[in-house]
Amino acid sequence: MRDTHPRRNLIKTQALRLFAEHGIDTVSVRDIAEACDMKAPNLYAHFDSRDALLAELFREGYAAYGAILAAAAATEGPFRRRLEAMVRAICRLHDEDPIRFRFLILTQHAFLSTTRDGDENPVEIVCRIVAAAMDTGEIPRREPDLMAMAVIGLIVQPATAHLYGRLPGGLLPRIDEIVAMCWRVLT
Amino acid sequence: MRDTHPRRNLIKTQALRLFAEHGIDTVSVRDIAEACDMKAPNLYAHFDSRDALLAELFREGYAAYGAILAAAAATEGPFRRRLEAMVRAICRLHDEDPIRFRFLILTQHAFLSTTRDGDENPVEIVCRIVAAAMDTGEIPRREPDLMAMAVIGLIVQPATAHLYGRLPGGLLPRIDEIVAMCWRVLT
DNA sequence: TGTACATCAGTGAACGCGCGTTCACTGATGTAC
DNA sequence: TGTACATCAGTGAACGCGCGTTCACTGATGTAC
Repeated sequence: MRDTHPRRNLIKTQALRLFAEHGIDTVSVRDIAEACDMKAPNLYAHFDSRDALLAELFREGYAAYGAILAAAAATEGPFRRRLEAMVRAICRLHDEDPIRFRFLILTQHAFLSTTRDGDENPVEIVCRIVAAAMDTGEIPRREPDLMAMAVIGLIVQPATAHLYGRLPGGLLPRIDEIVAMCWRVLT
Repeated sequence: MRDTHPRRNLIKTQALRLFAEHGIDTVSVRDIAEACDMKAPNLYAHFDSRDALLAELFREGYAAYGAILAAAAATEGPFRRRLEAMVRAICRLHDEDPIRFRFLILTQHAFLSTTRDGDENPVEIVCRIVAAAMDTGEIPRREPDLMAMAVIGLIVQPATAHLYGRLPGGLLPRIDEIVAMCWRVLT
């Protein structure tokens, strides 16, 4: 697959990394430009503004999260297998792309109130899957949104802890345990 | 109890509120001063710098969190009762002081890497309690830190969701369910 | 009681700084004839 | 092959702005005699 916008993508990669490493508000357009071996004004040949770049990074990251989750949620078979596929996919995402995860963690509070709650919204997807499993009787009927948040918390909190040096080794070696925890909470 | 520093505390209250409502980096010292019906320079009669004010707010909020948790963790009786007391205390804190919770949520990533992991550290407290319950055989032996993060996630994620308009009514009406979830995860 | 002085919360004006952004310009590369 | 022109990523210099912070000053209140 040809990279049709190599410079544009370079900027996005470096900006994502800098934002994740140093925080959103401490990284200037000059910092981003320098990391790309260019000068600040040239960024404006590729993006309308700093905010536009930031928003695009968040939207893409959040959508990628949703897409991966949606794909896993489409797994055939009983709910337990779907749950396992979803947890596995998310844990892999965290371990393989911690920069993107950290970026999303840092930006979420600035964007979440703004974000359209579309079908690709990861939170929405989990809510839907959990509610569906209650409808089919595969798990006991409880408040679906609370259960969905619980499952998300069971993954996001350990992932965050890993970012801060706890849980050395990341999530992947703990996948079976995490799936088991989700299952215990839901049943 | 006499308020020995009424002006200083006014500044802290308003700053906490503004930071929580609008985000840390979008609130200027002039904004804070205005909310206190004073001018910016006067803030420096009470605090060394904007950063010092911010750091004090974080440190106090985080310590208050830890203190409440430590008090609940000292509850007599079996682990199940201690767990319930802790969950109840934290849920009450969230519902009664959502501003402080939102402030901590927003600032954590800027401060957590810096914070000393002292005994009052809330995360540390949960880790210790969980590990102790495994030692006494009250819950099955698993990786203590992972289990502690799971319990924290089961509370923090619903609390965060509530901030963004999900889970209307807050955590208090859901306390029994949340305690039950924690118990299911741990046993 | 009146007067002189000390205290101290608060302020107006100004500071230097780094920010996001604009714009006229450069200089290398490709294309037409 | 040489020449004229078009294209376009990239830049130097500058912009206005809002920021955190400083400092000399004010003006009300309390205290000593």
